[in-house]
Amino acid sequence: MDEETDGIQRNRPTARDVDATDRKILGVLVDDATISYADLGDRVGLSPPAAHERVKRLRRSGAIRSTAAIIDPKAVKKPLLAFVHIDTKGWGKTPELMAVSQYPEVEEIHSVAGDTCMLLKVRTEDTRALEGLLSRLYETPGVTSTRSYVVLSTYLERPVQPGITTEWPTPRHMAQPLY
Amino acid sequence: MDEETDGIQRNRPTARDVDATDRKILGVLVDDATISYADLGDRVGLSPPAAHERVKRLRRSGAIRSTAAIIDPKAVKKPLLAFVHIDTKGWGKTPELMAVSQYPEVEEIHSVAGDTCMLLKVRTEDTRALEGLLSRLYETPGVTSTRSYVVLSTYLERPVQPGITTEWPTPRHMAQPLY
DNA sequence: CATAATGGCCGAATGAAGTTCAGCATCAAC
DNA sequence: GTTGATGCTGAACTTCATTCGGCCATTATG
Repeated sequence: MDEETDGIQRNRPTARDVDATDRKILGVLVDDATISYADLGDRVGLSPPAAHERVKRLRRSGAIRSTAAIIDPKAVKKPLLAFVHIDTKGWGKTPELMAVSQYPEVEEIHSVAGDTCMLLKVRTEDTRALEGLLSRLYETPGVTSTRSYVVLSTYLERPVQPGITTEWPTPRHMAQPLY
Repeated sequence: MDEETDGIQRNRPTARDVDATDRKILGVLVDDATISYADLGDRVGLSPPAAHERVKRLRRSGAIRSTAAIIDPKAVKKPLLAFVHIDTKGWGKTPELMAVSQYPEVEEIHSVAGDTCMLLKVRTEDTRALEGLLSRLYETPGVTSTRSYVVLSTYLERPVQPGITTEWPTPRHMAQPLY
């Protein structure tokens, strides 16, 4: 049996979804990926080769996208963080807006639902550089308006957590959501 | 001479700011921190021990905050990304709002300038779980209103880039900014 | 100018870790 | 029960991280 029961299943990587041990491993590696397989095995109750095997599988399957150095923004002269909401004519990927991804200041580009179209997360050296970036956004064809939010201070900033989703019990008298 | 020319200089880590070679190293490690020091040295034109020494210094100085596994949100059952703007009575760190950082769905908490106070980045399994999280935010003391933006699709998402800030030439006829 | 001190790099050696492999246990399917 | 697949362990081997002595360039100092 090589197919999922699901039926529709595109580019399945190496099958099998993450179990409790995998989540433990991810939890450790999110905190510190420089740990040795021996220590990782101790943390999750596995021998070094077994831990290694699971990490390899998590990489192959794409659960671990990459192992990266997390840089202090201040160290690379980008202490100023801002979010930018952009209204555009039409949704989705426009070549002009994607061009701004060439700038190292732009970290995220999302298409959002709400009263705005696109949302950007950017980091700059100072307000002057942010002004320049916003100016380029204003001049981008298709952009009708922008609103920017400068971050005063950041209280939490961390990568994707492997922890399970918090349960939210549904009251009995409430209808179950359809999907 | 042990002090900076700057004068005011708090908790200086190991001195010396990042040079061009350091930025190259950071650029490589942001892409892939599993690289060996031998290969890293080849990429930046250094011997393995020299590359090792610089990486150690970048860690000590805090330029490299950590080395972490980047997890695919879908792999840990959090495919839904949303941003939440919150209006509160007063700014800054409130214990109640900080309590939500216990939830693994909450990835970022920022205090922002603009017509809103706090900005959150959250990931949930589905709209149902997002509803639960928003409900908890509504019930948080001090929160007067919230606006949430569900991300339809993400076009760019990457960590802090070591690339230099893009230059934005000031026209001659314009006044120079005061700061 | 001469000298000493500092910081950074290289090459070699050592130790520790990553990586592979054969064998075994467990479980599901037949 | 038998077969096949999956995952684990312990030992082996290989690669890499890490340390050290020495060299060179730069910079402070007499």
